Amino acid sequence: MKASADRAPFDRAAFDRTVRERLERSGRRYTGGRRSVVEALVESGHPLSISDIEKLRPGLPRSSAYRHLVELQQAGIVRRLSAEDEFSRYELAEDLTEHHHHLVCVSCGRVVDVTPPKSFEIAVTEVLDELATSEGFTVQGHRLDLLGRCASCS
Amino acid sequence: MKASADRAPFDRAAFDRTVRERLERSGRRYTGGRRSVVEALVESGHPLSISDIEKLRPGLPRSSAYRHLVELQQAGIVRRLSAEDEFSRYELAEDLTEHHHHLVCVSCGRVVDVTPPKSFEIAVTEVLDELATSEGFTVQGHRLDLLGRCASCS
DNA sequence: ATAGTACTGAGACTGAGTCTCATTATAGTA
DNA sequence: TACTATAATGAGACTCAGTCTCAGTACTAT
Repeated sequence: MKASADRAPFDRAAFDRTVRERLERSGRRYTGGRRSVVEALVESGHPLSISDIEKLRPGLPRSSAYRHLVELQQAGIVRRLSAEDEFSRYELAEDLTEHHHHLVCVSCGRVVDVTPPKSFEIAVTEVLDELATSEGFTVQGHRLDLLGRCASCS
Repeated sequence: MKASADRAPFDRAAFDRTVRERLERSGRRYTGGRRSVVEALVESGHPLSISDIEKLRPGLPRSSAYRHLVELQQAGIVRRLSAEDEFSRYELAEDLTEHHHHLVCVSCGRVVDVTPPKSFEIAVTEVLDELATSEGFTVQGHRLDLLGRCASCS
């Protein structure tokens, strides 16, 4: 049940290559600004709000940060998720990290990653795919968030 | 697997009583404006965005609608959820309806309810509670959304 | 070098959501 | 029925996360 039990060590060079490839495939360069945003996400290891990113990258203008986040989403490198508060959070795309879910603190909005066992995911996926297709939906993925209070807000 | 297989018929009077009680417990009256919002949610049976509510209740001013939604949330009658787009959706609180999850269309933002079998929920809850408590979280509930494309956006 | 194109920062702009305030409705009391 | 205190409401100003525009800068290729 430990999140990192059998995770491969993080290969920075391979990661960089993938990011560059995806950007170039969408007609973009892997520039300093974009790298700055991506690395902030890698370093923190948590979904970040725009103000988190501003704190981690004080030099980067707000408009550039937002623009990069949009571009990175379009290139399939970043995805946006929504907490209980009004602020969007951004994290690395699912296939660049381990598949995981979120603990969302309803009090402070903090989001923490957790990884359930593989067998759990398989069971979930089976049941849900069936439900969705019966409604005419084509499933691309799922998100499973636990809402509650984090240790410091309890 | 059918969503409504063993659901009790909707008892409007009992529902109204509960809503009134919860409002009064939070020091509020069950007035026309609040009723209007609650009934829009009941009638549609789906999570609604603010513009959905405006369409269903053309006379109701925007500021009143928002105010009522906040009050109804505080009274535990409504909860806010977030789709993939920038618009919040509002639905009746979990315990006023059947426990359910969402199919979220990543293209048009539409949200549809689905209800997995009870056994599924139990299995999910067990695994997740364990994960959360190991991180110091106190779990209050979970949300499980399927992301994909609805029939009309495929 | 030069041209064409992508990238960037600065700041104006948009619009969902909030707040304020003056007015209106309601409940309670006599 | 009149009176008072309190809650509810509509109108519109305001806030601020997120988007858009534009002029200037950096790449890339030839």
